[in-house]
Amino acid sequence: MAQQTEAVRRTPLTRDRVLRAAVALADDIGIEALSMRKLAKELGVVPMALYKHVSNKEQLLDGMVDVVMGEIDPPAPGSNWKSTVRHRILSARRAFLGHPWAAQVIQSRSSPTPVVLAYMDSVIGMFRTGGFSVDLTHHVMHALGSRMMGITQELFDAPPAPRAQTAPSQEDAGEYPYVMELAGAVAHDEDSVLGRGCDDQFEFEFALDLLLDGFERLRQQGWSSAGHLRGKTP
Amino acid sequence: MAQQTEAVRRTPLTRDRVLRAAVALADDIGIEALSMRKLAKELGVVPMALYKHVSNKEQLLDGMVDVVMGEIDPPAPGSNWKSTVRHRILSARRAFLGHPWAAQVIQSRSSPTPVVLAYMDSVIGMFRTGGFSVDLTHHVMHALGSRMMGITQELFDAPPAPRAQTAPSQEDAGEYPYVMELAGAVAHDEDSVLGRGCDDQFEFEFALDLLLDGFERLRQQGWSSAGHLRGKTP
DNA sequence: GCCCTAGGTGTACGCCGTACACCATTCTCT
DNA sequence: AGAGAATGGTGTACGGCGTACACCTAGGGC
Repeated sequence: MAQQTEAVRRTPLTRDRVLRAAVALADDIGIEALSMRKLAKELGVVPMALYKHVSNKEQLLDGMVDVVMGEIDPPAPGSNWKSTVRHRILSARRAFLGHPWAAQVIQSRSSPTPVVLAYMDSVIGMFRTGGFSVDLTHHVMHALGSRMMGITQELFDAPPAPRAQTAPSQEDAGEYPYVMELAGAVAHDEDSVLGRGCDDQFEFEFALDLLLDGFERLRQQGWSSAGHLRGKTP
Repeated sequence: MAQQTEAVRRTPLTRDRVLRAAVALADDIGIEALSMRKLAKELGVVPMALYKHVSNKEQLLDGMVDVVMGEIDPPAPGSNWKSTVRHRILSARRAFLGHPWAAQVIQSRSSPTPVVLAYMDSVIGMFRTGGFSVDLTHHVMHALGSRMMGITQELFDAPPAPRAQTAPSQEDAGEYPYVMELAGAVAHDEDSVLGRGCDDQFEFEFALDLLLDGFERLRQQGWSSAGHLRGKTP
């Protein structure tokens, strides 16, 4: 038997192969449908074989996030902190947009992997070398929150979704007048500046720039949290 | 038999009782440990009994969110849009802080319940009556994102968590210099303006005010998305 | 030839959500 | 008053999940 056994034993399965297969499978079937058993089947292997490469499903998810983070461009050096940070964040956004499950997964992790930590370190570094104090940098990082990774966390993309329960749209229009007004304006925006409904990329950059501009103002005026005692006892 | 059967049949189990019990149980044991079976046991009932009141677990989660939203104060009328919005959002935050699982759950819902929609409607209304155009209100709501509900979505509260793998803290300090600098500053902040580590409430209000101030500036200068064509073909 | 180890296997357990058939009580209509 | 339907709790069962544990097998170093 020159050809060993059947046709299997093609490549001996590594942690990296497991993670990449998991990412691809999650891209295909969605993160909630991803299971150790399906992943094993995809790799032509018995479920328990995976446990020789990742210690459990949590660590699998951590590893999957790391794979996605690996797709972020390296930091492009630049003279100006704002454009440097902006580019890095938009690059992260690009990576996460390619794997819609990843945003949800990274938010569910309880502690960052070294890869995530390295990314955060690079962003913090951009603020520090851009002239932000440690104090201001700290608050600014909090203010960015998950947006630092290009993650928007809108609530609900589609507003109501045809909930077949109460009366049809006529009553709805009366119940949520402002929502309807806004939804209406966004809907027939064909001839407006943003084509087709709602441009997620525009919304992201709008919010990001609003924050970055705010940061710049605070930096320029030498803001410090010491100037903002909010009536706390000392 | 004056007392019926045993001692049971205390209250006949309603949708409301189910939801409230679910909220309490999730508060106790965490959302990931909440199961239909445990909830049933908590209510002294067989698991399938729940399905007479909620059609499935998804709808249970929707209902739980609605219970939490019910704890938000009614909108306090006020002359000034910023303080009105601010109070409403901070009130929502208070409600969500009481149920740490709720932020995660609401972000996982695919479409808003009527209760959530009503809340969003009230916030949109505050911007509109405060002098914001439909256009600007739209973008402003996106920029708030989940912060509109008082939800921060920081990534990771505790930075590294003693990952017992590579060498101890000495190497870490070299690998993530900016993270360490920032963590150090936050840690021994006992005598600084923010006591004990990191004041989540302060961070939330810092970011919220940064956004609200930015909104106000745009409103005053009559901002419109038409003035910000980002090099798109018309 | 020997043993060690890395990596794949098979079985099994306890948990999960929920479909479906059943039954007990209570309410309504005649 | 009695029939019938509706309401709501029960019991059983199924398929899927993560993973502990014992096992086997192929390859490498001595």
